[in-house]
Amino acid sequence: MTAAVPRFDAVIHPPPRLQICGLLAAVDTMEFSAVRDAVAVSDSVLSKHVKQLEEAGYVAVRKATIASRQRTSLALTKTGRAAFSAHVAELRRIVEAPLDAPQGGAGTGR
Amino acid sequence: MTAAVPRFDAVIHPPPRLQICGLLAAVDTMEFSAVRDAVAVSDSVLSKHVKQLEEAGYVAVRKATIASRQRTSLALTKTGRAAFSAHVAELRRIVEAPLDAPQGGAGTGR
DNA sequence: CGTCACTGTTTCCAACATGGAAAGCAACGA
DNA sequence: TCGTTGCTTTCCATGTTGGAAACAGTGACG
Repeated sequence: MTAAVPRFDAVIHPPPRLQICGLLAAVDTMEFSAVRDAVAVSDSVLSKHVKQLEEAGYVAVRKATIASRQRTSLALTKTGRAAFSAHVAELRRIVEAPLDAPQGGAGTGR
Repeated sequence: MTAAVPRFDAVIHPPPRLQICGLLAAVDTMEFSAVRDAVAVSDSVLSKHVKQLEEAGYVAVRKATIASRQRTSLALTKTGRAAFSAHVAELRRIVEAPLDAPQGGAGTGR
């Protein structure tokens, strides 16, 4: 179950990115603007953090022009979920307390 | 009562300090060298981090010359424990998985 | 066709955090 | 007095961050 190998991940740890991952871990996809609002950062800052997560292979950025609108949705990749789980597992070890952790694969059912 | 109000703490969050607090939270006091070894950092680095925690009022540094040896013990202050608990609570919040969380077992001090 | 609005993206930049190495210090034993 | 133990502080080079603003892609409009 919570068998993710504890592993600290510097790409995920920084506050903004930890929040982004936390949000995405709870859903399949979320829109850029929704994440920006939830994390409370500027467009540029979110864009930069997302870029880092994307380059790490943790987040998938999907751009779609729907209804005459540009929409960018973000989602954790399988690798991203695994890394997030591993990081959370490591945080739990560090604080030696049960941090609720979303389960890789499980969260979205697939 | 592990009922801390979730509150992100930038002083605690950085990896080295999160580890230091995690270690200290589990005990009454720990020696400087033991912490240094556990966190795997150099003397100077640990000293600097401890200093920050100390200035934040989270860690108490007690120096004692016992048995002809200088020994510095570290301990979380009451404030430090509260801040740590609050931070951990916030991490839980960030990481929580609405769709998959088993149950808030953590809530009950256990 | 030119311009506007909406959405991110990239650049510029200044402030800060961090770690390693090494010099400093205080206390104590030889 | 010198050497050792055990942190502290300084020096320094690097990496990260966020805000502001310029920029770019896409469709809407007159």
